[in-house]
Amino acid sequence: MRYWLSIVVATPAHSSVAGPLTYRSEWPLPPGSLVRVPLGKREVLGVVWELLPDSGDLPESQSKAVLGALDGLAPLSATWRRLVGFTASYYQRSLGEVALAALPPQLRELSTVQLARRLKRPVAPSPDTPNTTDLIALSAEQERAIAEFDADTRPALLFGATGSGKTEVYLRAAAKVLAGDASAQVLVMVPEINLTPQLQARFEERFAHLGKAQVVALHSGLTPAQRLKSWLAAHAGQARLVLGTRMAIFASLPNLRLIVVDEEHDPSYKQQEGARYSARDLAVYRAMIESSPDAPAASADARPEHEGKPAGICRVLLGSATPSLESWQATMVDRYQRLTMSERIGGAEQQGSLPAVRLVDMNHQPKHCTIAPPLLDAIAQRIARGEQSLIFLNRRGYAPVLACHDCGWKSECPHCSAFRVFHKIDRTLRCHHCGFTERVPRACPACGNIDIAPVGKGTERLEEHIAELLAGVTRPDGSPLRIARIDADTTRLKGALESQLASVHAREVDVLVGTQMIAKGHDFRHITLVAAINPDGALFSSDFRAPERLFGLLMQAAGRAGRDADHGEASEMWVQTFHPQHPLFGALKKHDYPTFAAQELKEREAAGMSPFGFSALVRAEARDQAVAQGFLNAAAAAAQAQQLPGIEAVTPYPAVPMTIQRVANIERAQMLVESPSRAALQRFLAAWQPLLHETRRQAEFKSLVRWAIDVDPLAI
DNA sequence: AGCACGCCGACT
DNA sequence: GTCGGCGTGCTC
Repeated sequence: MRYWLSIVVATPAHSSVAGPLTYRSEWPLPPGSLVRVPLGKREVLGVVWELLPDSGDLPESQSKAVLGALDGLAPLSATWRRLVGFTASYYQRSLGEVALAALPPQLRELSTVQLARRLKRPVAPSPDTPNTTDLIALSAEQERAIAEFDADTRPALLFGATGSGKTEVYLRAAAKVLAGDASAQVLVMVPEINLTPQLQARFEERFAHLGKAQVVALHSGLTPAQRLKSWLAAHAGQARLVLGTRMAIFASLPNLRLIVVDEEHDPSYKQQEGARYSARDLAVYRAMIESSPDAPAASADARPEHEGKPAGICRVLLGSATPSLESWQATMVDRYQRLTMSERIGGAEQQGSLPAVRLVDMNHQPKHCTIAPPLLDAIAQRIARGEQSLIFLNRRGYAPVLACHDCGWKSECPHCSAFRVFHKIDRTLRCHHCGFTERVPRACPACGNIDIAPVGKGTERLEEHIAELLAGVTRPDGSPLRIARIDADTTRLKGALESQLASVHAREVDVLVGTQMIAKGHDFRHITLVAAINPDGALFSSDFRAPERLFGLLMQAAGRAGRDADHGEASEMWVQTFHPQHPLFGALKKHDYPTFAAQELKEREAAGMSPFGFSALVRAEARDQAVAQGFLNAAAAAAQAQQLPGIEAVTPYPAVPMTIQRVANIERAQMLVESPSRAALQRFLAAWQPLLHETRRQAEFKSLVRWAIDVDPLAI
């Protein structure tokens, strides 16, 4: 017997082979089957997408036969294929690219024999007596949040202040799902790998009764072998709880019943290369389709994988203290359910123990001072009391620029339109965009003047500066104070972050200087002062999401302070600013996210921006800026001329250079495309893509390096 | 993306 | 005379 199959393989986005390819097979492999197929001179992994009635318009002589099926593996479910199909279409990428990128890389290399060996590993039996003995009592707010969550079916947003116990709510929601159905699976997503070990430990402890093999991690920090193992466990249904970063949204989970997205506002949920998907948005979509596996969008293929399974629903639970404005708005119009937890847990004496926010008006401080005298004083007092302080500055290195005061030379990167940052520790000038590094010149390269000096301050210099300013200050036992710095430079080595955090926890450090990486997830018990040195940049940024990010960051940073109130003294969050009247700070002072969100949403609505309008960016890269812009403008003009579907409701803006115009000698341009209608924008982009390909082939754009579409971009 | 084929400079 | 540079083109 001869069958025709449409099979997706890893075809790149810009290739002419965009859709599935047609292969021959002796067996009617069901959709979702993983197969090895010949492609050119290679043998690649493919996923059967459909069983075709015939070979279509492909001459039969040109067809090739499927080499073999990975038959130890159950086919990927119709829902998984639908998720992949939606992602490819919504984010304007090829099906093959999305499908194959969603599978563990090792699966591509494994021979069928190796695979069979891996699949033979025995499964640990699972006693099903949950460990409920030492569960702490829930707060009234937690109880209510869980009860409300159980009584609804919409996507839920858990709006919970730092320290209000969101994780416990996730744990209880997961426990309930797992206990109610012996095959149910739960997916828990976190923004960064750094955060997975802590959360994984907590989930493993709580679900120890399931056996260790049933709580697995899925993120890019795993070795390829570990990743494959976790993926197979999830695919086979053995793993009951999967904890991972954004990539985990594509895990094959045959009986998924709950998706948790922790810190749902976090920008790292948006993939920044390849298919630029939002794992948070896909989580909401996936929960929807997992709840209705027989919905019409998928083709009418047989779905043996669904037979005999109870139809269940899949919930999604998003959590944040400072939700994305998109999710917040969705709760305002009752599309999402809102669950609020506003109080810190830990008993009545700690109620209202969120740190007091103190704004320092830098207009009234000595000129050019980095740390205002009152703040310095407050830090010194903390040291004297044996308490810790945390100082934020979102700029690593010693100084962002090195300059010659004689001729005006600045440490520009020869390959990028950016300054190279001065790193004093190894006497280098480093470009943070292309990596170009040189030793610091002794004299000005332009005029020979010896007097070249750092301009501005990064964390390295701030650390040094604080050490000078606090030179006379000692700890309660009379020993000299200790300052530490945590940023991408000090944590480059494996395990460095962990060991540095440990020394902070052990109170070996009095003042911790760092970038925003220390604001996330780490629970510092003895910090009673948090300070933001220079957050003003985000207030007037061209990036419309900058205020939202700043507010979230400052709230999160404030949450680092005073989790342990046994010092009696209230904790403080200090913010240095030249704009103390800015409404963002007004809301911050009151820890009032809803007011901030209302302000921002009003502005977004007036400007027709997300979540009230929809946008996409097309980026182009070329050796020559004019070529990059010319390509975008030509493609837009062609779309206009042909009156593409959807264009009546879509506004393409002229191409502009990107904020950092040149990186590694490549000129970059972008074009914004806006629409009040998501559907119209989608229709337009789908129709525009072939035109973009066609424009690319024109002789004048031969030198274009690449182009790509970013749907729902984070920054414009 | 891979991996071909294809036409011009420095080597055994 | 070949080895190999990466420019263009295809993959069911």
